Amino acid sequence: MDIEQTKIPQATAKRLPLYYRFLNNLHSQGKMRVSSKELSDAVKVDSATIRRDFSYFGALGKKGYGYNVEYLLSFFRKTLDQDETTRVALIGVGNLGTAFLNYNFTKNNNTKIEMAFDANTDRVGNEVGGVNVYHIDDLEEKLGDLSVAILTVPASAAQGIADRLVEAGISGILNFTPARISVPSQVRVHHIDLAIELQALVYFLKHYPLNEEAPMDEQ
Amino acid sequence: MDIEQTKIPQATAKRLPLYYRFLNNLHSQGKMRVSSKELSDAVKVDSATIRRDFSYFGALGKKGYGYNVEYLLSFFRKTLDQDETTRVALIGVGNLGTAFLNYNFTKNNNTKIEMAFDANTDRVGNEVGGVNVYHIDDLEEKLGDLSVAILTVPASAAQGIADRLVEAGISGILNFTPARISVPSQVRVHHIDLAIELQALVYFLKHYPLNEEAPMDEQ
DNA sequence: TGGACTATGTGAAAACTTTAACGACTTCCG
DNA sequence: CGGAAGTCGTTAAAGTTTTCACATAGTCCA
Repeated sequence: MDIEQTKIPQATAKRLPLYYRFLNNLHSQGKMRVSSKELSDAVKVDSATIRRDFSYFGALGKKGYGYNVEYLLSFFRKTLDQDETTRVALIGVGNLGTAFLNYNFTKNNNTKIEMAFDANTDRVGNEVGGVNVYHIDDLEEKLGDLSVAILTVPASAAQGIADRLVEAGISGILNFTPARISVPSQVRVHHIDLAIELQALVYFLKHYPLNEEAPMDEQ
Repeated sequence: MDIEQTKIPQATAKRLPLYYRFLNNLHSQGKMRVSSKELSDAVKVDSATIRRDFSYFGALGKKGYGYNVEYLLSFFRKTLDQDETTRVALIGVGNLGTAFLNYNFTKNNNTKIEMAFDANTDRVGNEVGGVNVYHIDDLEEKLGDLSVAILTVPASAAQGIADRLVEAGISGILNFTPARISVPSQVRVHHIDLAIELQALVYFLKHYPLNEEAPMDEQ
């Protein structure tokens, strides 16, 4: 399962879902082939980078032709483990949490939010975006073998909940709170901090040239 | 204004808001000094990286002592242009948009959402998180000299709105839609794609070692 | 079928980022 | 006051990512 794949650079791995989604679009539009140049225009990643990224998986294209959409897609589906849906829990059904619950992840991603938790009893028992909301007190009881959690609680609650999630056996946390949580080294945390993203954008605008050569930044 | 600053690496620039926020916390806790090691533990960035980051701005610390919180903070305030509030518009008052409007950016960030727009007449005329919601048809009329926009509309509307924003003179867009929008080169776009973040996390969990040596990845 | 065209895959270089290591200077305790 | 401990700022090395540039091999039209 992990043969070869460990060698794929992180930067590449982060772009895979992007490629995957765009290929999906092409496929549903009935497009049969695509070149690295076309992909580049669509996802705003240099075409050489795309070719390099793909090449980590072997020779997926054909010279003078490009890539076969169907083939590439089925290859990526396997690689991204799209066949096996990853079950996810969401903690904190505020505005941001609700946005997530209403986002149809399963459509393209084979990632499904299975359950949600909240401390507010008004929200408990409801169904949001087709997902049941349980009380946070029942976290350990309900969580089962879910391995990924999305954390959309207030910052002050983040570390406490994270500790409980770790204790309950979670292995990945997508942390949307400004708190930088501490977890054992075998648990992976990705931070997405909305305020920082906004501030960083503003900083770049003020301090980096706005012209032709403005450094690209995606992600 | 731009003297020297242009040389600061992008990777460093992205961490500045993080440092800034933590220093703010320290300051309000009455802490007078802090070392790169303490900062490192808190924000989960290697201490050598922190010292290197700071050093781009000159010698801000003192050997054998660390950094003076107040001084560092006032320095960053200037550097991050915290003194001058950046005025922002938000387009699309759905769940995600609402989450933003309720997030008190101004508190730490001197970034303020001044107005919001939506196509849904039920939302127009309301006030969300203290921000007036206008109809999207009035975008050009109301926008004034705002230079940054947060895009939280459905993906299908993203490019059209982006075109209008560019036309209206916006210079930076924080794009939360899955659509990769095209803009002239003098406009800066940062993409934040929730589905991709989740998928990337799942990919890393499955393909990268979960032990001591798991590659760190923040933001 | 032949030849112009197209677009991949990759070696090599460049660019960027992180990390290790340590000299130099401060602090602080006894 | 003197020496141990602490911590910065930075040089140099290692690691990662992007980009260039082109040989190679397949396409496709006449």
